[in-house]
Amino acid sequence: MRIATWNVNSLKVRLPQVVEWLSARGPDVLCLQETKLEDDKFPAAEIKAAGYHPVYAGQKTYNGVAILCRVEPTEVVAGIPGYEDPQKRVLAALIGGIRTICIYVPNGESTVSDKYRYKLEWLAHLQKWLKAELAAYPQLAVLGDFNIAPDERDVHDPKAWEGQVLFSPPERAAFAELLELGLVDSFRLSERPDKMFTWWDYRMNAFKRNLGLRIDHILLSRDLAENCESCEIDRDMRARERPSDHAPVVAEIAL
DNA sequence: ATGGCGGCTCGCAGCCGA
Repeated sequence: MRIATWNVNSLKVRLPQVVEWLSARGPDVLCLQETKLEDDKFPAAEIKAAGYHPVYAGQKTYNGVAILCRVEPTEVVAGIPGYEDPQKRVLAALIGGIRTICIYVPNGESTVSDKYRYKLEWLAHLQKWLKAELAAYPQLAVLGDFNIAPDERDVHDPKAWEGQVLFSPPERAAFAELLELGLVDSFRLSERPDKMFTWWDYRMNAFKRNLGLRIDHILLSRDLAENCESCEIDRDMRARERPSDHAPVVAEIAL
């Protein structure tokens, strides 16, 4: 079972790259964030033609999530149940026995912003919901753009980022709470070279200088983590013409 | 040095992202 996540920063712009990537990598599941498309604009025909069933929850201009899968998903839920939020950031589905949860965590803007308080509140609701989901589904994966770099290894310049949004102690504590639920950061299951990132700013030649952050993650329940064979970042897509600022992340699970 | 780039919109300037 190959599962993946990719913040595409506009599915309208990135659709050709997504279709090509599906063909090249053949994942069983691909979670997308920042589709920026209302549901009636979603390119369902193109995704089906590529051999995938799409489910999606989108809005105009901002946010928007989708799950593309080889088999028809069931038990599809959009949003965090019990938490009213007009922003389309969460989509869950049952795929081949695996509870698959696609998330796009709020950015937060800065630690003094109202958006930062929203981010922390949102993460608290996510944590509470995932606790219940884990109790119901032992095989569970959370994939997406978490907008949190969990520790120093995930930041190109930890001193410069200290206390900044995406790397602040409260955000990192919220991430740690997800791990305390029993979720495992699949990327850290094995030894890694230094400076492995999933996002690079469009500006300042950040990608070529590898000035990035690791903020896109695949978290696995213990049942799945025990069978996780690999987790890799596909930097090649960030090196393309007109790329998303995020690279895909792919995990392989022996099932 | 608060910019830089890229995508979006009841667009041509201003927002948001991270």
